[in-house]
Amino acid sequence: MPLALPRRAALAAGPATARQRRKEARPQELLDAALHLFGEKGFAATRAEEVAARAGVSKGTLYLYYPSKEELLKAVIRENLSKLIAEGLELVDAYQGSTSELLELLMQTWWERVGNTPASAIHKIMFSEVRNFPDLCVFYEDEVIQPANLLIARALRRGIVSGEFREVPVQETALVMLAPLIFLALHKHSFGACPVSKGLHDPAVVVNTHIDLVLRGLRREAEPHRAASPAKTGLPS
Amino acid sequence: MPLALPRRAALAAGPATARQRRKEARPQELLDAALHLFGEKGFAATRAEEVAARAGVSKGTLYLYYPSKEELLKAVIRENLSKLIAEGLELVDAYQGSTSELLELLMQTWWERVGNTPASAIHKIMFSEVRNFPDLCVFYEDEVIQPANLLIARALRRGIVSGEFREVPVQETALVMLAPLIFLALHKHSFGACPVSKGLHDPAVVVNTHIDLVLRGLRREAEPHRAASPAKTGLPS
Amino acid sequence: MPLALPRRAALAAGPATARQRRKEARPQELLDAALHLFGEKGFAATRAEEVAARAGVSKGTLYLYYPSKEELLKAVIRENLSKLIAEGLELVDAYQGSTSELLELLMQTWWERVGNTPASAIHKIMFSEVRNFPDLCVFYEDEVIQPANLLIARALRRGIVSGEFREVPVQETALVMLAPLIFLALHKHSFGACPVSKGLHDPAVVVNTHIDLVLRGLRREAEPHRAASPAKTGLPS
Amino acid sequence: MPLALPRRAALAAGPATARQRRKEARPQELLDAALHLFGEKGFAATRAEEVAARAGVSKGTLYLYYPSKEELLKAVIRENLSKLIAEGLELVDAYQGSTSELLELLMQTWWERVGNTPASAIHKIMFSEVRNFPDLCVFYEDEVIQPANLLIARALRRGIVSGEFREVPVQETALVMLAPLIFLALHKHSFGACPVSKGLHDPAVVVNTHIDLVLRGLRREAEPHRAASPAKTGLPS
DNA sequence: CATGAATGAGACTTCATTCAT
DNA sequence: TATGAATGAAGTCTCATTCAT
Repeated sequence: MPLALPRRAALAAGPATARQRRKEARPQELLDAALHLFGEKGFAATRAEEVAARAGVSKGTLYLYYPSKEELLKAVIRENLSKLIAEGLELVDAYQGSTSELLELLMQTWWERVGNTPASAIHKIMFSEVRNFPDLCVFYEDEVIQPANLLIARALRRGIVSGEFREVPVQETALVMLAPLIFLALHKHSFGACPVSKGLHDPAVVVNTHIDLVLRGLRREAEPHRAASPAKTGLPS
Repeated sequence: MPLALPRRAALAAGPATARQRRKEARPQELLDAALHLFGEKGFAATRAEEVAARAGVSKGTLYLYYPSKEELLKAVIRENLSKLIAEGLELVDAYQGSTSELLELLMQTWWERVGNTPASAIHKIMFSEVRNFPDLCVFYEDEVIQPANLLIARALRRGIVSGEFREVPVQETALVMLAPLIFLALHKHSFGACPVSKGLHDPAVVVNTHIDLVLRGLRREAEPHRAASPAKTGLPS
Repeated sequence: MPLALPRRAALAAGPATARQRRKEARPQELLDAALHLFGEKGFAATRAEEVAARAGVSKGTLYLYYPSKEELLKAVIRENLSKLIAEGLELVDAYQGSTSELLELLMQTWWERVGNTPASAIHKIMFSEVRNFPDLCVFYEDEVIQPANLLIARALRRGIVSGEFREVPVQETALVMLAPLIFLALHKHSFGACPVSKGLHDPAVVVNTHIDLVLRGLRREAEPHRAASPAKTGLPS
Repeated sequence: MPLALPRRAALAAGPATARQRRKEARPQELLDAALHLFGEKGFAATRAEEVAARAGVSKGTLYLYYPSKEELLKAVIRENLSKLIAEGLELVDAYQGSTSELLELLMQTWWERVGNTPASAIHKIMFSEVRNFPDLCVFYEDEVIQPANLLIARALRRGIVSGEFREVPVQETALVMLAPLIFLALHKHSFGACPVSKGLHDPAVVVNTHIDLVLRGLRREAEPHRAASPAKTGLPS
C-alpha cells in the first residue's frame, strides 16, 4: 500500500488528523480571539463565552486551555509581549549607524510590528485593567516598560555622549518619544473605531511627523544656546 | 403658618440647613465619587454601591438621581467634558504673545487644569469605554477632540505663516503635541498607581521636556531665533 | 390616636414591621432549611437555590446572610452544636444520683433533645461530608466529639471507682454507649426514610433496650444490686 | 489464518496476554476505584475522571463499561452487597457451639471480613446516598438488612428459648448488636480519616468491649455461667 | 476497544435594580 | 426623600457525557 507510507511520514512529521491540527492551533486561536475582544470591549465586559465563540469553540473548551479568564488575559499579554521584547532586542543587536537613524528605526519598527498590528490592542487592555490586576502590573513593568525605556534611554545617551544630541533628561525624553506612538495605538482601539473619528489624521503621517519633530528637537544646534534645563523646572504650584 | 415662613425664606435665600445643602450637593458628590471610582477601577469593575458609599449615601439614593449605572457614567462624562470645554475656552481667551509662547501656555495650562487634576480620570474612562457606548463618541469628538485640535492647529498655522515655524502637517503635529500630555494623564490612572511604577519619571519634567522638544522641533532652522524659554514656564493662573 | 400607642410599644419591644420581622428571622429560617435539605440530600446534591426556596426567599437573599454554601453548612453545624453542648453541660451540672441513673439520663436526654429532633440530621451531614472539609473536622472534634466522650468517660470512671461498675476500657466503652444512639440518628435520615424500612424497629425501644443492655453489662456481677429499671422499657416482640 | 489460532486458543484457555487480563479485570478495577473514591469523598464530590484515573484507564473507557456515573454507583453497591451477602452466608454456615459463642463469632467475623476491609466503605456510601437513589433501598433492605437482622434475631431467640439469655425485644436488640460495628465502619471512612481523630480509640478493643458488654447484658442473672472470655479476643489478622 | 478533545447543561456567586418601609 | 432588604438575570467555571480518531 504505497498510500500508507506518506501518511505515516506525515504522522512522524507532525499532527496528521484534523482533530490534532485543531488542538495545536487552539491556544493561538483563543489568544487571538481574546486579544481582539478584550481590546474592543475591555476585559470585564467581554464574556468568556464570546471569546470561545470567536475562536470557534465552546465555553468549556476555553477552560481546557486556560484555567480562568484572568489567566487567559495574562497569556494574551505574555504571548504578545514576548514578541515585542524579542523584536526590540533583535533591532538593537542588529543596529549599525547613527543614533538618529537608530531611534527612527526603533520607532518605525515598533509602529510596523506592534502599533500597526492587532498586538496594539494590548496597550489599551493594559491601560484599562492594570489597576484591577496588581500582579500583572509588576509583570508588565518588568517585562515591557523597563526594557523599552532602557532601550530608548541607552540610545539617547549614546547620542548625547557622541555630541549628536544636546543634553536632555533621558528618562523623561524616552517617555516623550514613546508616548505618541502608544497614544496612537490606544486611539486606534478607542476613538479610532468611532465612525466620526475616522480619517482625522493619518497614523503613518503622525508617526513620521513625530519622529521628525523629536529628532530635530534633540539635535545640537549650530549655535549652542542656553539649554532649556527642564530638569530644574518643576511646576510652580 | 408661622412655622413655614422661615423655612421658605431660607429656601428662597438659598440652602440654609445642612440637610438642604447636602441634598443639593448630592448629584455633584455622586459624580465625583463615580469619576474617582470609574477612573480607578473601570466602569464594569465598579459597583453601584461603592459609588453610593463614597458619596456618603445609600444604594437606593443613587438611583433617585440617576436611573442606571450607565446613565451615571454618561453624566460623569458629560459633566467633566463640560469642564474640559470650559477649560479650553479659557485657554483661548487667555492668549497673548508669540506663537511659541501660546503653545507653551496652552500645554502648561492643560496640564495644570486638567492633566494634573482629578478631571484627568475622564480621559482614562473615555479611552476605556467609548467602544461600549458609541453615542458618547459623537459629542466627545465634537466637544473636545475637534476644538482642541482646532486650537492647536490654528496656532500652528499662525506660526507657520509668520515664519516662526517651519512647514509641518498641521493636524498630525497637533496630535503629536497633545499625545504625551494625555498619555501622562492616562498613565497616572493606570500604571502610575502601581507601586513599581512610582517615581520612574517626574510628570512635570516630562511636560517641560515635551514642550521644549516640540518647540525646538518646530523652529525654522536657518534663522535661529529666541529660544522658547521653557525655563520660566509657570502660568500666571 | 390611641391605636398608635400600642404600636409604638411594640416597636420598642422588638421589630414591628413585617420586613424587619422577616429580616431577623431569616438566618434561622435559612439554617433550618439547610439542615433539612443537607440532611435529606447531602450537601453537594443540594442546590443553594433549593435552600433559599425552602426558606421562602430567593437565591440572592441567601448570599446576603451567608457568603457561600460552605459557610452556610458551617453555620448550620455551629448553630446545632452549640445547643448540643449546652444541653450536655447542663445535664451534668444538674445531676444528683447513681451513675447508672446518670448514664441513662444522659442517653435518654440525648435522644429526646437531639436524636429525636431535626438536629439529628447534623450527624448524617457530618459523617457524609467531613472528608471534604478538613477544617470542619477539627472544629467538630474539638466542640462535640471530645466533650461528649469526656462526659461519658467521666461518668463511667465514677461508676467504676464507686464499685457500681466493673472495670472496662473507658474510651471504648464510651464509644459503644454512644454508637447505637448516633446510629439511630443516621439511620433515620437514610434508610429510615425509605418506605420499606419503616416500622422495622421502634427507635424508643431501641434506645431503652440499648440502655438496659449496656447498664447490665457494666454491673459488677458478684453483688447483684438493683436493676437499672429495665422494667419500664422493653417490648417483648 | 495461522495467526488467529493461537489467539483463539489462548482465549479459550483463559486470558493469557497482559492486555487480555487487563481487559477482563477492568470492571472490577473500576468498581474498586469507585468504591474507594465514593467512600472517601462521597458520590457527588468524586469526578468520573478520578475514578478512571485510579483504575488506570481514560475517562472514555469508564463509559464503555458503565453508561453513567449513577449506574457506576449502583454497580459498586450491587457488587459489594453481593460480597456482604456472601459473607453473611459464610457466617451462618460457620456456626458451631453455644449461642453466646455464635453471636461472638458472627460479630468478630463481620468485623474481620467487612468492617475491617475496604468493603466497609459501602456502608458509608449507602448511608450517604440512599435518599438520592431510593431504588437502592429496596434490595439493600431485602438483601442485607433483613438477612442480617434475621440472623442475629434467630440466634437471640435460640438463646432466649434455651434459657441462656433473658427475654429481650429481639428486633431492637439485634439492631443494638450491629449498630456499634457499623458505626465503627462509618467512622473509619469519615472522622477516622481526620488527623485529629486518629488513635482516640482502638477499633479492635471497641469490638471486643462491645461484644463483652452485650453478651453480659443478655445473660440471665440468676445463674452466672462461663463468661464469653472477651479478654483473649484480639483479632487474628 | 481505548482515548481525550470537545461539549453544554447546570451550579455557584455577583450585583444592578426595585420597592416596601 | 432615603434606606437597604430582596430579587433574579447574567457571568464564571465545572464536569458528566459524547464521539471522532
